[in-house]
Amino acid sequence: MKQRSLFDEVDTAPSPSPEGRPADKIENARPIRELAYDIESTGKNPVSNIAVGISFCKEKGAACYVPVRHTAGPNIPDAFTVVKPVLEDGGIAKIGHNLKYDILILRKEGIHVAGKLYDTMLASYLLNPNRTEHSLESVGLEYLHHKKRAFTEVLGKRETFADVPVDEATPYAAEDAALAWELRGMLFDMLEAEGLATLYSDIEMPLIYVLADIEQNGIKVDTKRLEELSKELELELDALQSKIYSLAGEEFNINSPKQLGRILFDVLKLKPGKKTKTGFSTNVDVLEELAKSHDLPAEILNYRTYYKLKTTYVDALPKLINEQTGRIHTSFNQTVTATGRLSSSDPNMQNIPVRGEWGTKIREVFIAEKGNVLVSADYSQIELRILAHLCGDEGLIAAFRNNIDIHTRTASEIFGVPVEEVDIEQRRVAKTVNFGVIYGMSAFGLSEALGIPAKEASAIIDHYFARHRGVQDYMESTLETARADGYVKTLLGRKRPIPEIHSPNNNIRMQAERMAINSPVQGSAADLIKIAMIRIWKRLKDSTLKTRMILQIHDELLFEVPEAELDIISKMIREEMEGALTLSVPLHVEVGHGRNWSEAH
DNA sequence: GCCGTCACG
DNA sequence: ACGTACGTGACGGCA
Repeated sequence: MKQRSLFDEVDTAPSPSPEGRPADKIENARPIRELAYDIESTGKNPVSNIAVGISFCKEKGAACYVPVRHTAGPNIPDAFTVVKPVLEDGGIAKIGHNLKYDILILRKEGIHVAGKLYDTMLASYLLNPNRTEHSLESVGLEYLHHKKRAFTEVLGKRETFADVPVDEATPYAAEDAALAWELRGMLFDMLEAEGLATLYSDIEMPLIYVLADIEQNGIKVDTKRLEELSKELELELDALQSKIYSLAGEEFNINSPKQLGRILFDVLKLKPGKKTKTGFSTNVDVLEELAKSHDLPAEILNYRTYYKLKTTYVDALPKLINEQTGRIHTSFNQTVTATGRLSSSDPNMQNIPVRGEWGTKIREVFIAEKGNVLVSADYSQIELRILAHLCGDEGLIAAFRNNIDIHTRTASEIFGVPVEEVDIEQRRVAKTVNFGVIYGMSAFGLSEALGIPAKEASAIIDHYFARHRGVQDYMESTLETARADGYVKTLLGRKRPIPEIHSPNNNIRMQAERMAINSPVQGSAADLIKIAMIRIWKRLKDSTLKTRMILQIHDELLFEVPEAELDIISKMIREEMEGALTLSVPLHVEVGHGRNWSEAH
């Protein structure tokens, strides 16, 4: 593959600074990512003075930047002094790959990036959200056939990037920016052609700033309480371990599904159920079934629950508390999910336990700063409301317009009883059915979820669709669209290609069909909350309010709110979330507050 | 590095 | 006859 020289077309040489000072005295070129790497790994900024080679195009109102290091000298302007006004100029657009990252690093250096952002990582994501790899290296290779020089290659045997001679470091540093610059031209044309430009500029681009703020804000945790919980769990686990060894008649590694399988199915001769690729399954469904015939499985389940809580949450969270802020700063990834949702990592703040006694205990450790409260606002039944809007089913729409409990109503339809006579068991079944609809349920899937024969599940599904022709028709037309176009779309035109929709393999094809059904619903809900986040963020920016947005959990937003702002903020949040989109059904948001996340919920 | 498991929406 | 709910991330075990 012919390597294209980016540097033929793109001026990456340090250009004159806005003040007209020549920047050609820069030494020890150094890209921002390696700078950031040093800051992260050593915990301190190893660079006292940084010059920036920057090439920008006034006609296009765009800037492409390459921060580089220089050795401080009397006649060399401080690099940040040079670049700061450019990066902070809202009239100059910024081009880069994963700009949220750069924005956050620059903020640590006191530079507050403003203006329009051309993020080529986000462009790549919108063009194909099924892609798992959106690194600059991968995207550059895909679209420009340009093989980026590997960092390790440049580094060689040297310790840090600062040790790399300037002659080698400069082109490497420039390559990052040059590549993003070139990609921008191609990818943003493609966004236009694909009808994704508005989604980018109205949603994903402004969201970069919102997410940067959320990450920077972080959330406060009660570390003392976490230590207490850890000890409590330690005791529980010790007791359970002894009990398990005694029930098993020998010691073994409880955390090993393989060893557990030997105990359950060979030693105790219990009846195996489902199989996995590697052996018999020991998952919760299997163990619950086995619990009917032996005491051990239930204790294994208890052990697993506590072990999970301890290792994944109670013991892991304190390690991720930032020393400077004393808070946990998660990462919100904007380019991971195939549907348009965000994801959260390091730590994942979107899967913090909520159910049961221990869910409460763990959520109680997420607290508000003194004088503040946490405010939680979550969309009620958002995916079903979106489904109602997308499919136009009259019954579903009427239910939401009349503020009727949707699961009770579905139960009434399925079981043919008046709404007033629906019992809790029927409502539970209906709730599962409603979830099933969104997931593209099969009779088998529903029967597994409900623990009923497939025949009964099949009858329930038939009943449901007989009463919800709008839903049924929508499902069929969605599949037809997927087959014809090769992709499905959300309310805002976000696309997800479904290439397997034509697979000759039944299982693969049916899985693709479920994706096609679910993605517009899940993805539209993601579109909606992103709009709400941007609206709320703007309202906060335009005010003198001190409220901070701190988390998004798919259908919920969490805020840290000064007590004095509680009433006005609660009202504002509801207004912006409920009004984010106007659908054929009303949107309902539940707002709560408290000293901790559990109380707020 | 993959697998099974399980936490969340 | 086969294998099935949609979307994630983190953990420990094991090769």
